[in-house]
Amino acid sequence: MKEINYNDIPLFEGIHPDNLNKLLICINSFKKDFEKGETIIMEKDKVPYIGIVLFGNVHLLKEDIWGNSSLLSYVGPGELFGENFAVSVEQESSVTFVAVEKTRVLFLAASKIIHTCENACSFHARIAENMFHLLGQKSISYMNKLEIMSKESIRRKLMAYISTLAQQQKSKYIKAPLSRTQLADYLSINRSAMTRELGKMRDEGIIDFDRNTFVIK
Amino acid sequence: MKEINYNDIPLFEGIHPDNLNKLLICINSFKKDFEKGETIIMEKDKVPYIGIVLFGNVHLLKEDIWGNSSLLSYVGPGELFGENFAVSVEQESSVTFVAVEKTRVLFLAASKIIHTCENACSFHARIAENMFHLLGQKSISYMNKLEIMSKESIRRKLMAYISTLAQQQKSKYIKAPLSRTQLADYLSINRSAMTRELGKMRDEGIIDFDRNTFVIK
DNA sequence: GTTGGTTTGTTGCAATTGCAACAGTTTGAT
DNA sequence: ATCAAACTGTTGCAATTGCAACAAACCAAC
Repeated sequence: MKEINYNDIPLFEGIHPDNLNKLLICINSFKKDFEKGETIIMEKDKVPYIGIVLFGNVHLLKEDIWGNSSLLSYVGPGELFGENFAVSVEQESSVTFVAVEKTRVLFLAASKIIHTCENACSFHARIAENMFHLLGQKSISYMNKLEIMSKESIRRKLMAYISTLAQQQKSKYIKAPLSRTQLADYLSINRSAMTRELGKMRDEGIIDFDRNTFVIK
Repeated sequence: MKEINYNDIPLFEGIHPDNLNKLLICINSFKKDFEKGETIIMEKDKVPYIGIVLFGNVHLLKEDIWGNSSLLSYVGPGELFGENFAVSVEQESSVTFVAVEKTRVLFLAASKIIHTCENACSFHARIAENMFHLLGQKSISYMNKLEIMSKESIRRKLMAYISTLAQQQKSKYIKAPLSRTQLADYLSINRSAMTRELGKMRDEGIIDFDRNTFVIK
């Protein structure tokens, strides 16, 4: 597995590669590897660090008292996770973060980002600004999922989800980053009912799909 | 209607009242009143300003192409709205903000908060820090709603929602800030099915309620 | 290649939920 | 005080969805 190029990490946008090493030391960063299925952060854990996925994938899970676990969100290379807990006053996680495959994470001390640096390094202001942007975007992406989840039927949830993917990816061929089981989990719908509905939608000529690739017609 | 005390606005926490006036001018703030039902920000509008509710209430609505409108979130006195759009790079709103009653809003220029002040006023750092906290919290509150929405039945959605309220309010008597119709809208469930389920839950002795006040037993 | 475990597709049946229509209640404006 | 409009509760019926159980396909490890 290969790490994402640091220039392609949105949090570091606008920061010259030459300064990046200095910055990474300044904000107490460190890397850690996780095996497939390993828990990165447990519910109730304190989260003083922001995580950036360098390679692999992370799922945010929430388990309720009846043992039903649901997939709230997923995070891929270059993206942040745990930021919202790390920048809050109460830094206790309300969800569990799990590596769904072999994953490498870069951790950064949140306090070093939200408080202005003692040395007042110039790139510090830039990373704080980037952080604002990303926090806003993360909120918006949750609103987006709320919109999907508020659809009244399985069909409309699927359409809303696939449409969102289509917007992100440019191609006519939309590749879902989740397996069927995971997708059902993500949309909080019954897996077999979902398969049934997907079949109907294909029969009616609304969509087509092969494995994890979808096409809207 | 009376405005919330500025000392009770989380964004201004830790800022001495004497400095507040100076700050409010520095960050280009202005007030605006809205009548009941009036739209504050429309979908697709640019959102360069962060809104703070001084009195009244604001609902975040999302309408889809079939005309189904759903209530994503609500914002009361002292709370922010539009921050996530305002601090993002692309500042276009994806939802509509509506005053549900007579409402006064204090608007602040987001750019003045996320960029460090030219005058480098000391309280500027503090408001930026507060902003980080609040952005994190907002994200967490959306995750919270996602958790509620991912429940598989009306009953569990209601229980999850009422439990959330119970955590916020300390009292045994939980007052819902939404009417029945609004609540059904907020949880994306059928209103009459919700009423039916609430009745069943009362019959079974799980909860009790009178109008908008609930008690979990 | 073989094997065991996981994922996916299929289908009948039961249960929940949405829908529609209507009656009773509350609210707000004049 | 009166009236209209919006909100809330009720109920029968239809439709969607969840559930369970099983078969088929796929994957990974040896």
